[in-house]
Amino acid sequence: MPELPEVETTVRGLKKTIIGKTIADVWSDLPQKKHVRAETIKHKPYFERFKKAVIGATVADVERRAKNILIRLSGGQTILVHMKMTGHLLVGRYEKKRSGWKPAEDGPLKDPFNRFIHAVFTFTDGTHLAFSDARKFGTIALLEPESSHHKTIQKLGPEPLEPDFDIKGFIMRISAKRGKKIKQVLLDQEVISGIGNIYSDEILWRAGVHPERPAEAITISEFKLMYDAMREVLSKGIDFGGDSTSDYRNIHGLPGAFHYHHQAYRNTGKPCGKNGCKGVILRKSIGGRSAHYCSMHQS
DNA sequence: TTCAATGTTTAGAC
DNA sequence: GGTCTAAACATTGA
Repeated sequence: MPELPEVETTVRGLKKTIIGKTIADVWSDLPQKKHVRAETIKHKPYFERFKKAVIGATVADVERRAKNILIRLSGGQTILVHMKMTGHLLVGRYEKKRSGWKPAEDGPLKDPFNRFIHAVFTFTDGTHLAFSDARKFGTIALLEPESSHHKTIQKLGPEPLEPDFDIKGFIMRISAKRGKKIKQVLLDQEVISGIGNIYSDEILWRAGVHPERPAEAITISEFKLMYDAMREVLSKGIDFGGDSTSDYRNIHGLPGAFHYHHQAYRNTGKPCGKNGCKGVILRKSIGGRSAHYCSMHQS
């Protein structure tokens, strides 16, 4: 769920709500495991340093890079949030109870999917930025000003919606992955960043390309269809406020609506319906991910 | 009740 | 180094 359009929806919401706010405190109950990567707040000593560094800082800006949320602070540091599979950020007023953080007011924040609060930033104005993450896969880390080349960010491929990323670059980067299935290439964040399982299925359905087609066997006209489909599908995802097939919510705790417009993803067994296509949607595991595609028009 | 499946990323095995 | 699998964890639905 949190793929490019969902992360973009969250970032746009944060830009409107937390810029200018000053961090007063940070709380988290994410599991503190010994073997966990030492550069996220799941590492106790790191979390203590993290708190010291961000308390007192003011949010200067919020940006998105691929599926990463970058909260730029007044001191030059950046808080990096990755929502992974089930994470989402919520802005509102919370109260700390014995059982955890609860919304202080009635409303969408009380939606059952928003109840897994595992990190909370308290601002000096009394509002909160809460991180809800049922499966606790999400990560929060601090990037120091000089570490702008953080390794997870550094290796990412181009942004698919950037005007500079033209069809020439699109073809070149995908073609370089000869021998690999196109579905897996689209999911490779080092080729193009921000596309996940849902949107890759939708892109291939729209372009009429079978998910297992080898990268080198795609024709120029198909590349054109895929490039346009990529931009249209991702833009549509943003326009609908993201996809809430599962538990993605925007910063107000409300679901997006893109999942009402899936043509392939999770439509297994349903008729394809593309321009009167008589095919049916099939599901198959490709590279450990579930792929959904039409039995007839994707070849 | 039990088991399979679930958006992402990455560490580890070969 | 590539390439594949499993794991991080919790919930839902068959």
